[in-house]
Amino acid sequence: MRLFKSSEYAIRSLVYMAVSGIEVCSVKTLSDALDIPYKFLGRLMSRLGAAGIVTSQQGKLGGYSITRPLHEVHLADIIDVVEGLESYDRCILGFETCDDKNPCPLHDQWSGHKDGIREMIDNVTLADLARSDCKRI
Amino acid sequence: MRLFKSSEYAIRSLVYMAVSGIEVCSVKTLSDALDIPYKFLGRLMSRLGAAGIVTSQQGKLGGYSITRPLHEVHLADIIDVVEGLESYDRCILGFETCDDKNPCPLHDQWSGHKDGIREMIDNVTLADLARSDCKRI
DNA sequence: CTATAATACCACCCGGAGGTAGCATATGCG
DNA sequence: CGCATATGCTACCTCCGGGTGGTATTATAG
Ligand code: SF4
Ligand code: SF4
Repeated sequence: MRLFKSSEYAIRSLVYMAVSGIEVCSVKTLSDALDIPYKFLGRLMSRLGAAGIVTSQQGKLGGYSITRPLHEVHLADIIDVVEGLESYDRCILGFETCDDKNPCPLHDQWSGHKDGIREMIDNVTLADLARSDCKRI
Repeated sequence: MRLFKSSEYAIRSLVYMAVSGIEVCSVKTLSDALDIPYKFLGRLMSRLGAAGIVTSQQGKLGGYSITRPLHEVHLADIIDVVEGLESYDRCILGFETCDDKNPCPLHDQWSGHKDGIREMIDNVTLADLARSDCKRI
């Protein structure tokens, strides 16, 4: 019932970049501000760059910047890059094939929550998170 | 967003014992019927026995039986024994200390789902699952 | 040219989940 | 009794997420 640490790091980093207003943000800055291991975050941001979520700029004063407008970056986009969306499509008892006619014993109680969570990560964007003006990132 | 394999195994085994009507069910029977590794399930059932969920009987014709009435065995009881409930109390971004006055950026969108899931595993019992009369276990 | 910062490798380490093998122990039944 | 069945327990294995360290390359601002 939790995101991978990598997904947490990715979301927190992107929210920080969004609310801090820093256009080009170095990994060092993010690592210090959010207390995330530098090398680990470096690899993670590189992957986000390869996926097109962020754009990298090398050299002095270089760093990462968010490619698209904030309201176009959905949570599902980030999670998909970092850990994949399999666990959000698959279900609580882990059956591979799953049809409503032959459900698992938990279907009635679970499928509502599953759909709600999936809808949440599909719809919530970085703009929503940045708007929530909480100090804790 | 998924149970541990061990929790899946435990829930499926208990549901099988509930719907099959077998009073004393051997690990071999469960392992064959549900396609769960024999030795692995043996250890798991042993843990459920130590926790009081099931009662064991050794020797020929031995096996496990569910200790309490079905409507008194909640999903949360099983999950607590197998994988613990930490991930259902903690939250999506993994912050240790968490108060409503200083929430994380996802609080508004997430806490509803979290509470709903927690309520589900607290309230749903084996009796509910056995009643759902689905063939797939 | 120099300092800074990303990029690309590498080789490890740790802990936990999932799974396997072997042996000891208890017990019903012929 | 003696054997087959079934639990109980310890040790070991693999895989993966998370994390550290190093080294070298490329790009860029000043
Ligand atoms: S809860 Fe429903 S959708 Fe999920 S695995 Fe079970 S039957 Fe399929
Ligand atoms: S979503 Fe709410 S309850 Fe969960 S960690 Fe964030 S602030 Fe805490």
